[in-house]
Amino acid sequence: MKLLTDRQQTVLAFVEEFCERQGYPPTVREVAAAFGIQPRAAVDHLAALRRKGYLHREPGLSRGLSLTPRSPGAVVEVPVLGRIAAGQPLLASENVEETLPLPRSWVRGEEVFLLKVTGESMAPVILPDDLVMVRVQPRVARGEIAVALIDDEATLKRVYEEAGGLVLKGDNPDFTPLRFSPAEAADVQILGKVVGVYRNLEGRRQ
Amino acid sequence: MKLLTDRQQTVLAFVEEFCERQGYPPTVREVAAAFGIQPRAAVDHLAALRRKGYLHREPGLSRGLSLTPRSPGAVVEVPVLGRIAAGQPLLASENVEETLPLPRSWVRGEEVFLLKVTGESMAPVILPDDLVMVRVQPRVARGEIAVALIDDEATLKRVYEEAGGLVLKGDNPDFTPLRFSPAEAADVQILGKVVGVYRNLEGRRQ
DNA sequence: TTGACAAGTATTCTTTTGTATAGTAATCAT
DNA sequence: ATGATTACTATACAAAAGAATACTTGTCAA
Repeated sequence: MKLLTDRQQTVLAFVEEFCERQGYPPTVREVAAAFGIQPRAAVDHLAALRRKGYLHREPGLSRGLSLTPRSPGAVVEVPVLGRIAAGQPLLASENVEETLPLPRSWVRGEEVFLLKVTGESMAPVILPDDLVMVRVQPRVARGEIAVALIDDEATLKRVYEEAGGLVLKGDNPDFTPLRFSPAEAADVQILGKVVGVYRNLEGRRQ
Repeated sequence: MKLLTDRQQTVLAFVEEFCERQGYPPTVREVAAAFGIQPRAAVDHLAALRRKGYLHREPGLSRGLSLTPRSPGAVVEVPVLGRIAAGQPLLASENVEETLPLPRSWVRGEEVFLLKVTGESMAPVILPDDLVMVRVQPRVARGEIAVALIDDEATLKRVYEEAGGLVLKGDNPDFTPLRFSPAEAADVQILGKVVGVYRNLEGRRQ
């Protein structure tokens, strides 16, 4: 992003504060009035801010400007799934226990959910009580961690699709890999890819 | 807050989604167009939503409506610290690169910050590029992971205070523990305790 | 010294937009 | 059965707001 002049900086600050306080963006005339200048001059400032990438304007629309999302502010409500009821839509309200507001930059993808980890099979990368962020997708690359639905139970495993069938392997050597023949593999449904882990370290024997 | 009718609920959902996507609220006419109804009818809906407390309208102003924040205070802006400049207050703006909105339930404590991990010394629990959440406190229990400031550099280590001095030990066996005599220990400052880890698993060789 | 950019004034024009009037029809509780 | 609320149509109007034209002044870099 290009650098702003002092004047442009104060105009941007005004727009940001206005949005924050009013819940809607200012009009060209409100910007002008705030600085005691003519509407035309305010248009120039907004055009400069747009040109430099700090906001977006919808031509012709009143208050049709939106700030380009800076780091703070934008949160996405991500559903936390408990027991996954197979058969029905994954993100149906029956599955959703609660939602957590997470920064948009952490949420990679359209359909995303959080899952509370129960087993030890992915230790030490993923431990019980961790929250994993899962992006819904029907297939994952070889060796990536996925949420698989086997017999109505969601499990975290690394996925290896091979000629001989499907292998689901945990990182924990205490767990033996699950092998499925091509015929059996139909019973295994990949729900999505694990794209993030959050671990609360407090109140945990470390 | 009073209950909404089905129709009012869908209108509110539209307004919320519009604000989310556009960055500015819709006009009365845009609401009307979205439902194929006349502007007057949209006015009625917005009036109902206002009356029931779901939004605020500024009479006469185009796009002069703002949603009443539904879950107020659900998120806390947590500062992300880059290089830590010793000597000055920890959360001074010089240190803060950006802030991230995190759910309040994750933020345990008053003074909390996030730190991007650089070294491998805490592997495999904490890896480079992880974000750790640190609660500011001058002392930690034996064996807990802390952020220590040694020679103006922030490092993550498990802390063992012993009669013979202070020991800072990483989980990674490739790193030799740092030992400080009681005299030397004065140069080591505990900034806080690591209370959480967030790891983005995407775009990372797993 | 010339052109690009910033930061303005003054005025005008045209859309966009909120709101009003005057109705209709259905539901629901008193 | 009556008023209150919901949910609309159709048309109209005045204010709000964006954008345009035509300028001026100052700074800065090539």
